[in-house]
Amino acid sequence: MDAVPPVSYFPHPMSVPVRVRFAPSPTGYLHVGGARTALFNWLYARRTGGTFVLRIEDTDNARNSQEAVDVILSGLRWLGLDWDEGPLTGDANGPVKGEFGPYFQSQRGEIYRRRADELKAKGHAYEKDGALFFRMSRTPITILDLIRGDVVRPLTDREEIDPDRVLIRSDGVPVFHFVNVVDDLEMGITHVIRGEDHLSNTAKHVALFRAFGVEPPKYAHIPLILNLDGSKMSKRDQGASVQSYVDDGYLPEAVINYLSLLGWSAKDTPELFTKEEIAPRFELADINHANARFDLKKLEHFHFEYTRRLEPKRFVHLGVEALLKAGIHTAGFPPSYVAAALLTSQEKGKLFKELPIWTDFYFVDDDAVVFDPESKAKALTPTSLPLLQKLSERFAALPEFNAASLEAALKALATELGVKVGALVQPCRVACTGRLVGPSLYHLLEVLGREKVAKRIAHALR
RNA sequence: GACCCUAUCGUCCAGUGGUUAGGACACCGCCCUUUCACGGCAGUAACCCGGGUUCGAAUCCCGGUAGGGUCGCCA
Repeated sequence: MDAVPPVSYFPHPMSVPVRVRFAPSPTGYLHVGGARTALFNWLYARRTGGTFVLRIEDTDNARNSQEAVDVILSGLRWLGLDWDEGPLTGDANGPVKGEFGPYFQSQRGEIYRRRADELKAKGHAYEKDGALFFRMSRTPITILDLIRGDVVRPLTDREEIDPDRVLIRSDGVPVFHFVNVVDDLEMGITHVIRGEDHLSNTAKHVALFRAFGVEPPKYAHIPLILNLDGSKMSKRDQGASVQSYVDDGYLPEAVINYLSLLGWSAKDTPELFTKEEIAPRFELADINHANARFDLKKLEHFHFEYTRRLEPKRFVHLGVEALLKAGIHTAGFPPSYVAAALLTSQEKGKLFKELPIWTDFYFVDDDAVVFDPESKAKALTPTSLPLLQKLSERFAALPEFNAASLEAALKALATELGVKVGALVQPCRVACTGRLVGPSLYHLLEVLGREKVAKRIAHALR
């Protein structure tokens, strides 16, 4: 290999404000790796007071649709990653904000043609077989990467044979590498923060920028997110799609927190933080070099931590939504009852998708409690039913029907009868909820109230 | 096949020449307890291998190996 003349990059003057972009192609879903790329771009923009641009790379007409763009926009919005420039809707001709549009590549044909002509005029491109080819550099190109340092990329053996690449296909449609560079150039992008899968290709991009006679932006190639077993994360893999977090009822702030720590960390940073809180501490140089593996268990841990800290009002709101999705209507119940009922499960920190199995019993008729067969076999037995009967009588005689008095009454009865507390608790729980597991018994009884508890026990005794 | 990136507990991160290699998740045990959890206490578990450099390497260099990526008229 010949000596490598590195490309000399001149650092952008401090006075030039940072402009970063997230440029997804509408494939029908927002990949978790893409979400993290967007997050890192967002963090860097906020940290530097720069601009976060959203650009839609929809040059591939075949799989391009407004719905597919909407998936990306709604995913980013759900995560709270607001962009300063870009489309407001999935409509390529719809409203935008920002002065560097259009932000859909499908609408930028004129710009690409002009830039293609420029390269032709400068002798960097030529036509062949009806397509426009770029006269690629034959010597190794040095990529300056803020995370990895200098990366020297020589030609591969196949590229040695013919390093020139197509810029515009014979059907007139420009290819990704060309439009990507043109857009970054035209949109004044100063830092390209993207997945490591683009690192090798960056040599092409650098050569293109040089052909245009400008310095390339600074690059930061972030490591990829792999499955737990180290394989590539594809669409169907668990956790690959941001929409799956929405569907399963994760808290977006938990997802953000988890993703932030996947490949990045800073000194003396607490475990839990909002993106606004760590943005000031975000440095590209602190990003890891190695790929990370996606661990759903850890994400669940973050969800748990955030859920139990959640403001009750929001927890109830999200809970009602989750129940509705499961076909459980709470509208017919007093709001205070609904709130109290759901709140008995907040400390569980479960995914909202799982909330129905913890709270559905609150919203069924008292004579329609469904008994889980296993639970019934265990707790509603010939020996336990008489105990349950006695407990019911004791509850009925209580002047105050609240968690404290219920607990005292139950424990007193257990002592009188000479049985373990559990011998009363289990039958009562199954009678009132249908299951052996659930929220704190005394609290759920209080929420149900004297009348419903009496009816449910009677139903179970029948 | 060529080229590029990477390599600390099972996983995510600390650790940038001298540490009993630290934390978190997960896992295991005990305590608490009305269930499931939470919480408290304790525990198992890692520097990929081989050469160098050095008084001394997880840390620096080289080579292997392994994993990932790229080499499209896909993005």
